[in-house]
Amino acid sequence: MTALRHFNRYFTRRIGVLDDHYLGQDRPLGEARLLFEIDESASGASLRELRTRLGLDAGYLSRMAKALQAQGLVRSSVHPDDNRLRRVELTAAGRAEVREQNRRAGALASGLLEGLAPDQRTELTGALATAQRLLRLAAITVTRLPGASPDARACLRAYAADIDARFPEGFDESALVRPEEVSGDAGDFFVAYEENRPVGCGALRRLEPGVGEIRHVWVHPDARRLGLARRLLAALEGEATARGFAVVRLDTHASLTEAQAMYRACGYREIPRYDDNVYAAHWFEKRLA
Amino acid sequence: MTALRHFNRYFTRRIGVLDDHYLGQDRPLGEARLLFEIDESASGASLRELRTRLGLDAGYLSRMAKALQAQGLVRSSVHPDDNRLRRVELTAAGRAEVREQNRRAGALASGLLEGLAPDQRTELTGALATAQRLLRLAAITVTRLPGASPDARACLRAYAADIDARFPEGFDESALVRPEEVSGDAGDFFVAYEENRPVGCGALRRLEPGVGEIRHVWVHPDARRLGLARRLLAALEGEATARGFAVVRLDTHASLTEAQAMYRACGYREIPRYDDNVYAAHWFEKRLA
DNA sequence: TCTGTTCTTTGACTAAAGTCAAAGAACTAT
DNA sequence: ATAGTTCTTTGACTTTAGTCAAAGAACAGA
Repeated sequence: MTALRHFNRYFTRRIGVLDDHYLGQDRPLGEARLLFEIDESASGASLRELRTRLGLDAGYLSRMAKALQAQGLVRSSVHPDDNRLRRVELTAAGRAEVREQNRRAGALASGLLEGLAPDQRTELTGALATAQRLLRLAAITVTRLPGASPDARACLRAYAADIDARFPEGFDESALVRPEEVSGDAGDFFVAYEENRPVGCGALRRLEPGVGEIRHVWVHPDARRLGLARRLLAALEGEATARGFAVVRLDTHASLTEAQAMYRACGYREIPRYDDNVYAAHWFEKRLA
Repeated sequence: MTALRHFNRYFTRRIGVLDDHYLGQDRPLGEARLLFEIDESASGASLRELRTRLGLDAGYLSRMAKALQAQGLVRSSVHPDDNRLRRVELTAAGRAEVREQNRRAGALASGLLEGLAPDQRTELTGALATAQRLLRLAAITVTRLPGASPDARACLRAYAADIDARFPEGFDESALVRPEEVSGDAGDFFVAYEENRPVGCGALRRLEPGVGEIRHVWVHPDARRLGLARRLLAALEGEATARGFAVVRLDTHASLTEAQAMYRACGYREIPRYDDNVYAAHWFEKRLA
């Protein structure tokens, strides 16, 4: 993949370095990055979170946080849930500093693009968005998890809350698969991770001999429009094939029209009702190769 | 231009940083970058060139070069043209080192894209190429220069050598505009710079009252397919308008079919012969707004 | 209540990155 | 020939970035 390398070389030299130096004008880069990272998590972040997110040494981070505090940009307190954890959040001055740096970065960016015609800028924006979308998708890994694992259950809860808000009649969590239905011989559960954070899931369970059912394919709002649902579907279908299922089925709610379109695009065809799921309005089936 | 900033944040965090750490595994980053930069300019670069290209302090660079030399990766000599300048070039070991780092970077890049389907990789490659092309174009500035300035003459010489190799009958430099034809009242000369290096040119001269002639629009091979010729043309036409010309004309050689297509696309229409240029086979004209 | 673990802070380091100024050699322009 | 400029080298710094280990406070589970 030389295109990525060439782009990387060019981009970091042209934009990255410039940007870093510009932003870090009056503040070491490490501190600037930390400041931004604290800003990201609006209501304050624990040092522990920041440490893993930025991949820093504990001692190093502790000192940087102290320095930011000394500059009045950050305020810290013990975490309400766990007195070992230290929670830091931006002060008003800290927020102003982040705003100012954002303003500068914006000015720099528009300066860099001055020479382009409006349609060229649009083209550039589109290309960058496409590249970012695909790079994000490439960074997401899909792994099989026991149905009872905390991340699996957390995904299902998030899924339930999501569709409860979306379905006019709401959604009752009792309609979710039980952990034992998607563990071991009975089925499987897959979770998608983006930088160690669960951003999607999908379940497969045996419906009857030779027939699997796919359920609860869900993607976190932050990770939509990347093509992740298709990846999850592919993983589930691969597992179904490995288990010797000739056919997979699934159902969807009447309101999930995008999902229906995706299933059709992925080779599913609509079939008559095969279950008594009160939330379902459409039933699909796909014959596996 | 927030798209660029968002992309930059994401990209440097995901790829840039990773890459840097990976490449700089057994060698400080500064040295690794210097090594690459020396490799870029195949036949050796002067310290002065490297200093401006990398934006480093003279003392710092001097020491790094010494360190690379001590490691046997680089060999240095005084510059043949100027005994103050020091020229450095890679040794065989240095070239091997660059190759090895490239190999590693390549492995890293393909690892990063493992999760993507082949068509998604193609899409990513295309998006990155588009983005890079537009970013390069945005970084190029077109400035007016006296016709006799060294950069202007250097561009014309490069242009002459270029078409001498391309025209079946060759090209004689005496057919170039003379400096006084494109200076002051008589005309203008524009040079395009990419990172302080001339990468294109174009001349405008008065042909007869109310009529200007555009000549010698040329783009360095390294900067082709970016849309730079159009930029140069736009600059020349803008100047023609400012000078009160109602019409601009130009001629082209029979073999330059791409150039002819570009002129047509930019609003030029073919007209009968208007000069006795022995190299010309097509004549064009554009009425300015 | 005891034990082991997690999280943060501190001290004591090292290596890399970068700055500044002085000085000598080589060039350029007058 | 002279004066001013350019380029590199060297010495003497400072700041950033990062590592490692010890220690204390707080927590989790038996």
